[in-house]
Amino acid sequence: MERIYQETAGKLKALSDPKRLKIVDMLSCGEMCACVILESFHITQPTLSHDMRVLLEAGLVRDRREGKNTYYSLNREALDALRAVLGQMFQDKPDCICRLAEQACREGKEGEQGHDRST
Amino acid sequence: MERIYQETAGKLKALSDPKRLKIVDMLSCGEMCACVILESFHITQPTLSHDMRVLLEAGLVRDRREGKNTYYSLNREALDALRAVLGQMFQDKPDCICRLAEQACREGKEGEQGHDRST
DNA sequence: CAAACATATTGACAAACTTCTATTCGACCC
DNA sequence: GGGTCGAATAGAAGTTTGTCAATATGTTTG
Repeated sequence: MERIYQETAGKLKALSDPKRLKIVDMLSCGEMCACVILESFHITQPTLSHDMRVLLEAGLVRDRREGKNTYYSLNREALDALRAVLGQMFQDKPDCICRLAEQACREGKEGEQGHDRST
Repeated sequence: MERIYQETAGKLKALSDPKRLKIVDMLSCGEMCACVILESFHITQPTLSHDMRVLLEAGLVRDRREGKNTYYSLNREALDALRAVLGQMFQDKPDCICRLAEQACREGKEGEQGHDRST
């Protein structure tokens, strides 16, 4: 139940950098060589390599070696799934976590024991 | 042009924490008192206060004082807008930034000058 | 094989983030 | 007014992140 927050937060963290967001945008219409991506930024090659690794480890992009070059592309399923999860979290819904919390709170006011204090 | 990455990344960063993501989920069906939110976590009150401020400053939630209590609620427009921006960035589109980059790259191969090296 | 090239890895350092304790602020109640 | 309660702020410690220079790895080419 809590794992979804952990995983989703991890993916959002990978995207929470203007550079990486722009990279995703650049990849959105097809795969691209690292060297081309690099030319769009004022960063060194190791920095780009690090950023690509962050996106890879979050599962948001894929890589493909071809000779000397590395080509990156979006993992569209993962990105769409991420957006779907966010939609779920932002929207009202009958089994919302908040109702459980409110219920626990009411029970707490009466009995004062056993809240679900999971992180 | 680059500002959208900066702003979007900032909002994603606010959401890139499991706690804050869970808080947004909790608020998704209505406003909630800080004291109730606090009961759902193993954190101190100042920590929650800090997290709520992060969400507030990102423009993702609103606050309302009522006597001693503070009630928080989602800024649904901002959250929906965020999701829409992500949709744009994840999807293919004819005026995609990647095409501009590729074009700049091709021109560079021929003339070797004047790339758009904006961050 | 040696040189050149595209990436990845390592190590270092500063900036930013997370979380806590202690304290302050504001509102309510006797 | 003094005490209490909920929340915000300040300050500090520990952790993580972003970035670079230097170096290593792997691939192609002469």
